[in-house]
Amino acid sequence: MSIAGDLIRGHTDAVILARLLRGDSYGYEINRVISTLSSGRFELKEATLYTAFKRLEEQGLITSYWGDSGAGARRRYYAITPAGVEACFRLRAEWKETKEIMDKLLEEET
Amino acid sequence: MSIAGDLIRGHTDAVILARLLRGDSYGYEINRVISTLSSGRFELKEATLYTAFKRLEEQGLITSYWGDSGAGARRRYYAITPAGVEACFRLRAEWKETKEIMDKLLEEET
DNA sequence: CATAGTACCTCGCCTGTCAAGGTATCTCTA
DNA sequence: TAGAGATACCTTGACAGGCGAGGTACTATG
Repeated sequence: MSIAGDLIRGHTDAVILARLLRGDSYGYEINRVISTLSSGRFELKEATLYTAFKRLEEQGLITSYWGDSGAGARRRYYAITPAGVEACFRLRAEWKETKEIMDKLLEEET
Repeated sequence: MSIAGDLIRGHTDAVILARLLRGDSYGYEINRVISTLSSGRFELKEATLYTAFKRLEEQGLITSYWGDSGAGARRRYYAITPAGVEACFRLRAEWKETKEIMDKLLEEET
């Protein structure tokens, strides 16, 4: 079973920011890591990913720079900004709350 | 703090079906119960709610009938169908999985 | 008679996801 | 040396769900 788009929606930014919290990275790699960590069940499509990067950069939550990789295609690296760190913590807290509420609304009893 | 639209997205159907699992009900009441259970933090807007009812009925997951309330405005009651019960269980399982994956992707370490 | 509460419904905008398509570079193999 | 496959990036347009705004209709209360 893999996670459908509408379940992903609203969590994409949080997941990307959480990744960048561990250090700069680039699109292709972020996608691979997310896919690996979730055993392939949470898969960001490329279009979604790059749309998200653009959005996050416009909001000042991340910045980007071209890395020179001696070999292979060029990479655009992303770094999280202080505002991004804050946003990440906020989104994490929101996620925690969403979880609690949803558990209550979906629970078997009541 | 209340739950933003994009976090709600994808969960609306599950929440409504979970409510109807406990017995027939009508829009206004379902909304109130959801709001109460979540302490006002998960709030379905009316437009969202009625759109969802329509969608769920078209998919055969719920049926509706006019209830005659002697007093006050007329109410349209909704009942969950066998297919709806199945869908509800499936969505509940999906939610459980989403939770696990998200926790992994957002966790502090790693 | 006006106001507030109950209860329903629709239209049109906005936003995020994604299928499809494209570009460029490097490595490996036939 | 040609071709395939992996790496790596990006854009466009369609689509779907949430929701603001607006509307209808009935009852109770002051």
